[in-house]
Amino acid sequence: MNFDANQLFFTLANEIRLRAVMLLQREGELCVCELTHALELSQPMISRHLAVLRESEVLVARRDATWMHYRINPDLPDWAHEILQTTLVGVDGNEPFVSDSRKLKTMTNRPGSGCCT
Amino acid sequence: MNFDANQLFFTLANEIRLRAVMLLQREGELCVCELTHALELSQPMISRHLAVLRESEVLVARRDATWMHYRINPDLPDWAHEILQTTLVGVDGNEPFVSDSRKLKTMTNRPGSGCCT
DNA sequence: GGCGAATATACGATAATCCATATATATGAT
DNA sequence: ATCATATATATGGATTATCGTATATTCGCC
Repeated sequence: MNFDANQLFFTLANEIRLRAVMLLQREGELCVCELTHALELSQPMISRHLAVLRESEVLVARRDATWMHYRINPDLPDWAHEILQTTLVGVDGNEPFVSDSRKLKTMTNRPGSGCCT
Repeated sequence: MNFDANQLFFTLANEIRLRAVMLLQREGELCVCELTHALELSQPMISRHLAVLRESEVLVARRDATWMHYRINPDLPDWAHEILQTTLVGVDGNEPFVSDSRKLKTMTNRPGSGCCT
């Protein structure tokens, strides 16, 4: 695939996108409503940032009925996966990443266990 | 030190800054005139981007007479050093990083071997 | 087909970034 | 003190990113 470091860093240079990517790096796959809940941001805002991440090929999306599930693009080059993993180590214990994970865990009605709000 | 992933990614989100940082990660320490020569950009442009990198603490500067020598901040957290090294692997063989290294190597009058142009 | 839920996109305003050019500062030599 | 070299900063304008709000799309269900 065609993917360069410029793209990756541009994409991660936004706090919201970084938070979303870190959550996905930690959790594997999340739908838009989960990300919206965890980051406490408006749905259009989350969607637009996810679109940027999708267009730059950092994330890929999978449709399941009305839900869109996002995950880190598994076809990213190894060095990119490494950078994301190292970044996850780097933000460990820091805000707002800790709260984001906490809010996700306390979310009720997550898809897969019923429906999402 | 106080250094977070947002800072790092914001800083590296600019192609010129990324090229400068990659050259420094590879070479260890370079003066402004070497970076200006290698990246083929105006001196004020290089200086300003170096200032951004210095202010975000990605780089540190050392004065030697009239020359300013820049290098990766050795006090960066381990994860940040790792990211820079992994990025260097990621850009290996790619343009414009290859040309940047080549232009640096063919530069004459580098400080340390006389004076710099 | 019509409706509600989940998600995506469009639009206009604000703000931040980036660059070219001009100018300022700092240092060493004369 | 003056001058040349190396580097840093200031300014203004063009471009781009970001956000809130409104609207469009897509899907499952009745």
